[in-house]
Amino acid sequence: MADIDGAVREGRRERKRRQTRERIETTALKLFLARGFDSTTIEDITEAADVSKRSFFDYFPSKEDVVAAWQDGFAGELIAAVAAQPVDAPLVDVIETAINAALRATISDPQHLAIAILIRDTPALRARDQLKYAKLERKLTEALHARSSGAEGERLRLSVLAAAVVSMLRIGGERWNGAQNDLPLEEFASGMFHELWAALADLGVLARRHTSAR
Amino acid sequence: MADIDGAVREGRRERKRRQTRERIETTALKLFLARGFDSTTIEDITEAADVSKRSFFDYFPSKEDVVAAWQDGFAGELIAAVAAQPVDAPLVDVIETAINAALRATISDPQHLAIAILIRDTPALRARDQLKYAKLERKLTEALHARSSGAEGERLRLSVLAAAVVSMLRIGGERWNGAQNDLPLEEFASGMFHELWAALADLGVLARRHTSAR
DNA sequence: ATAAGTTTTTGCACTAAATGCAAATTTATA
DNA sequence: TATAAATTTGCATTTAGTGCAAAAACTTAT
Repeated sequence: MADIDGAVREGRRERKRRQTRERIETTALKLFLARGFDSTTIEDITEAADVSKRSFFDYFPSKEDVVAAWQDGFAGELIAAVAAQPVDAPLVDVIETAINAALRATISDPQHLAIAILIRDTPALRARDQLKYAKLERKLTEALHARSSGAEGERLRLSVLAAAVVSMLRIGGERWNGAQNDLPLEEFASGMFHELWAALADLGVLARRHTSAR
Repeated sequence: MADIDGAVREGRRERKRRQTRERIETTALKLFLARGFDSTTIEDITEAADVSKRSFFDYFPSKEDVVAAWQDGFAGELIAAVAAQPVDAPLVDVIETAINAALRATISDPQHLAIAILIRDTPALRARDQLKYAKLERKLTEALHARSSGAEGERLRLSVLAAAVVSMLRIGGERWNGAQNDLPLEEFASGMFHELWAALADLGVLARRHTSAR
């Protein structure tokens, strides 16, 4: 059952497990969008996906986690895009490029908008959505750190940078969803980044002024 | 039932309600610390606090919220400390002073350490703990915004600043809990702030370099 | 003080999430 | 084909959380 290069091919067992997981996820999302999150019971999901109710919990620890798993896509794209860049590229460019790539990948999913609305209108999912940002911040820090010298003073700097970026993402998301948008996403993002770097430059001045004034 | 200055005095009803709430909260925390969060049922709490099980939900929407309510103390202290400062004080000083005040208030609670450990060791509470940071970030942004000119470009800048500060708080918390600390909190915090302002100053340079290089 | 109105508390029934466990089924391996 | 390992299922159980209506406590005006 080993491949030519020694890797283990996906056997029937793995394949079925993956398929079942996907079936549960897509079925659940479809039902959530159709009837709402709270009004969809786990039994509804398992019945529609043709597995036992008990099996649901072999794949997802809770109903919310189905949506969270879907949301993790963005973070995955992001860290991949960070890792894909030349090691000598400037930090700021790396981030802007990576975020743009992740955004493109995310909005290419046709379900994206509907799920965003579902989350916005479902308290239990909104709470979970906040966690997504926290996780994203951690992962981005991690990805940036993997590229860097590994010096220990670096850590805080990268965390702060990641926090600033994620903060911009959050605000950008609100603005994007809030007002109706005439701009294409690329331009909108570009504008947000412009604001972000300006804000950081500005804060840098404040910080330096404070440090030297003593 | 009106006070001399027109304010309404706390009647028996309000007082009892407040007392009941406090009784539930302190009882719950005591039980959580004694038996653990998961092993304490809501019925355990209500029985010990001598109210009906149903009444618990008149005061807290869920078990987790009891701990969250306790945690909100820090945010409350923080925004009060921000608001208490002279309007012309430099932004960076306002933040450093306010955080220090809030930290002092928090660690003066003798339960603080035990609850921090409880949260760290309880998955359901850890998730909630992340939300605390998100909420803190929002509130800090809000408090800073209330002091500022109100210009609209300001918003992102203050959000980014708040995000940076909260990021430092998170890392500071980890470092503080992780390694055993010889330093007193004040000095530790001062060191963290020093790192934070240095990091911001640094990132400011990167941002400016990026913006001008086009 | 009492009556009338309002808020709070309680009891009860009920839904649904989540977990534990052991039996049954399916897949992999020798 | 036998045996071992992983997966799925069914069943029982606990507990969180909600809805609703009756009872109790409190407030206010007469």
